[in-house]
Amino acid sequence: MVVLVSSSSFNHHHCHYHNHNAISISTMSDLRQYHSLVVRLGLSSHNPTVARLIKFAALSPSGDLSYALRLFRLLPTPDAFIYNTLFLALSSHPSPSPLSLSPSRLLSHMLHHSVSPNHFTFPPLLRASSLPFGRQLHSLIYKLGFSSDSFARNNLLCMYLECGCPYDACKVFYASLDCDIVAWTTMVTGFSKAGLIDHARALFDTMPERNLVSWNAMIAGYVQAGLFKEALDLFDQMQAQGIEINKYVGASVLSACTGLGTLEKGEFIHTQIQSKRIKLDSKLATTLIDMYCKCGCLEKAIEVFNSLPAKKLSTWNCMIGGFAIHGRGIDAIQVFKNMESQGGLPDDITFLNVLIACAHSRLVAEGKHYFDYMVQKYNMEPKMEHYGCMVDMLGRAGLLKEAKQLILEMPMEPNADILGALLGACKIHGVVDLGQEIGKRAIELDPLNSGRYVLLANLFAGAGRWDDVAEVRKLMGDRGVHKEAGHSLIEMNGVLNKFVCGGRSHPQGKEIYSMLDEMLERIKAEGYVADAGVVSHDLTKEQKVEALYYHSEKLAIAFGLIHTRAGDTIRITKNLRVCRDCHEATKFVSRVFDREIILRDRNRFHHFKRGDCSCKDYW
DNA sequence: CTAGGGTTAG
Repeated sequence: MVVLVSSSSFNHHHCHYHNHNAISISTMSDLRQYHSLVVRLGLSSHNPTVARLIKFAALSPSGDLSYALRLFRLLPTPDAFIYNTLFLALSSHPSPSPLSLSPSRLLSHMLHHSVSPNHFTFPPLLRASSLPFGRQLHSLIYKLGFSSDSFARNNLLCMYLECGCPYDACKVFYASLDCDIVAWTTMVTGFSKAGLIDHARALFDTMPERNLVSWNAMIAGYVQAGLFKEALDLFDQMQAQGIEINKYVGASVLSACTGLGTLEKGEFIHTQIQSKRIKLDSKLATTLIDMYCKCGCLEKAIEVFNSLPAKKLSTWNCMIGGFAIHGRGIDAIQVFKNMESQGGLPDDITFLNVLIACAHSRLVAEGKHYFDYMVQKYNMEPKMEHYGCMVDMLGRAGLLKEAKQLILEMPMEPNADILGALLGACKIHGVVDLGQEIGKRAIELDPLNSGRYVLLANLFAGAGRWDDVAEVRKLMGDRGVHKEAGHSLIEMNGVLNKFVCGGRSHPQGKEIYSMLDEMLERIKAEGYVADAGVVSHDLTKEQKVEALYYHSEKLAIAFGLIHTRAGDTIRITKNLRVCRDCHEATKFVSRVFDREIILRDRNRFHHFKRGDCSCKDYW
């Protein structure tokens, strides 16, 4: 809502209007009415009057920017305020603007008509600019004497950082001796986004002062870089300094917990949010729900989800995705149906998550239904990702011919991800010929992705084709591609413990290995047999079994057993997919030691209980 | 008028 306040001259010359010194505009229809009044009163060239109309039309969510531009064009001598209003509107307009007026043309117009920019002019202009023009603005700022204006300078930093020129931002930043906290924080954020996380941290450590935004910039930077542990450590440091959490920091730290699967820490943050009475807006709520989903506590995710009075698209998507990765396909579909019945409009991610849910729960008919449904009902064009998910779903269900057929019928060239999905299916079902053909194509399309080499090598290994295994490994080596190192994380009493295959560095290493021995003895007594087939190195059988016994998840489970009692839950996060042997062993452990073991692997959750896994061995 | 948080297969 905009209040149209008549100026003193306005009142003086138009006495019949004198009693209406404040007129409100809240719709475009109001605005049109007042515009015609303004015209009738002969004020269509009166800048202060028209400026208010332009401001509403240009900036109100219910405004109309093209109407604002028409008003502007009718003005013989627009002033700086009016230009600035339009710069602001143009900068917040989605670019490329459908309007015929670009910010640079408007600026030329301004200068050509000898209207001097003021300190409100450059910030919005810079926000809207990309490089060639941004540099022109830079020199204009210096020429017109705005170089020490913090708003102009800070937006200049933003502009260079967003244009991918951190070096130019640095030049401006280090040339100024009086940078404020916003400038410092902008640089921290910019360095993080440019992948220069260590530079960001160095700046953060030398900042003359910090506020919550600065702390959050650095914490969020770590999260963005996948350095979740560093994010949590920094957050702890922040709290140790007595600085209280707000919703932004809360969201960033929750994301870090999500990345690591640290439920305890996530719950701690949730508690802080509650005790500080921080309102769960849709973003924070979604982050929180995502944390609970990905830390293995679906019930709490559902609880938060149900407590929300209104759900936004991303919240629905998050909950559907949560059910999907826990293998609860039917529930995911039910959430989708609830969303529709409440008038929610799905997007491509909604359908992707529904398809993932179907793929993980062997709901092939349902998956096909929703794949058609998104086209029929919502007129959406399935993207590469949707095809990939369908290929995965069909392939995993053993429908390899159908999966291959779908790839042939796709309207786009299949990318490495699609072929990788089919390769994965070939690996599961031991289809070597097709797998070999597809795998080679996938590798050529994306030669730096180690996963495809490993899948193909494992496929050959399963068939005993050791020469082919060696060839794939040689190719990997020649290209300098390395298999990602597997690790498992387990949080215990606020401490995050990390295990790597065969690792010996844990302070409780001795106890852990002795528990591991006991664990293996007891599950062997119950019928567990090591499945050496999953180790594709051409080792002796004994060596393979050794390698298996020390997989990181087995170490993590042994550690978990030491620190829990019968009936407790053990939560583990693994960075790669769990292997068949560990999956089998964990089933035994859950029964023999009476623990519920919730294992998050790269793709999904496995809930082990009383000797069974929630995935029903379908993964 | 400048810096900060959400969903995405294999």
